[in-house]
Amino acid sequence: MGCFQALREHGYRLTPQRLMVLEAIHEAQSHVSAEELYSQVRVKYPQVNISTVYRTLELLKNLGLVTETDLGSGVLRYHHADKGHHHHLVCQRCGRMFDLDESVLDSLSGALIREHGFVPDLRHLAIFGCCRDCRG
Amino acid sequence: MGCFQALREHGYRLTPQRLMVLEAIHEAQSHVSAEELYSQVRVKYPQVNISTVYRTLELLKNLGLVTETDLGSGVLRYHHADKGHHHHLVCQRCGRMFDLDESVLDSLSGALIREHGFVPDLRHLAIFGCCRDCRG
DNA sequence: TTGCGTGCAAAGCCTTTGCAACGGT
DNA sequence: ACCGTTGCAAAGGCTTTGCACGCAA
Repeated sequence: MGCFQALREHGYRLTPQRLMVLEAIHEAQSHVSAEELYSQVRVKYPQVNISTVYRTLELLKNLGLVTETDLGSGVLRYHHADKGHHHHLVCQRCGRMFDLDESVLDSLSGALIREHGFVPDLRHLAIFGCCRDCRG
Repeated sequence: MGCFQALREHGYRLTPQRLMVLEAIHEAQSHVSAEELYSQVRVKYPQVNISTVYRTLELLKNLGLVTETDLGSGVLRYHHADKGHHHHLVCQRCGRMFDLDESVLDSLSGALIREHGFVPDLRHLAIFGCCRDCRG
């Protein structure tokens, strides 16, 4: 994984804890919380501390290796940045999350840049609402 | 204000605390946090408690009189619901917030309903990115 | 030896909750 | 008298921070 090199290039060490957090993030198919990553890492590395997970996530976030998203549940969620971005439809009734292709937002993105000079960072976008099933 | 009547209709009392929270929300030009409302109310009503502010906000939210938005700062922000909705561009560099007209998102909204059967609640939308000034 | 990275514990921050007292109706 | 509402204090959940130790460079 290129993440390892990115860490080194910035002068950070590749510790077992960091490797396992990275691994856990890559194995997770969807967005995961710090707590979930902590549980995952602890399976193979029981003495790890949750503050290390937080510190690692902060580091990876600053390096652009993971993205942090607030999906409105009171916890921040993370996923690795190199899978291509996608967005989230969050159903406020059932709580399920649906992925949304990036292209859906292309026209919005263009309009914001053109009309407001604002370059959106749509990696962080979550759209709340009500899904098909819940509308019956 | 029609809010008063809405409260009564649902069997809730119009207490000084509730009136002052409502007043503070209406006086605020932008979105405010519970803490900010608390400070504001305390000017005229020093013995008010912040838990009352939270409870009032919860109540007003459930009645649809105020909307709650998570702008990614770690605190929930509120504004009254009867001013018409607008969205927010939040600059991640300077922290400033820009309002965005509802119409900008009309095509997005349509696409989500058509292609995903998902009815978005765009009152809660905040778009992060980098504003014109910060891009220099 | 210098300082980065860690575990541990504690604090921090925002928000919610239990409880007894107060006050309207 | 009832019950909605409040203040107070405490707990709650998530995240950050201080500190000393250990280990890599």
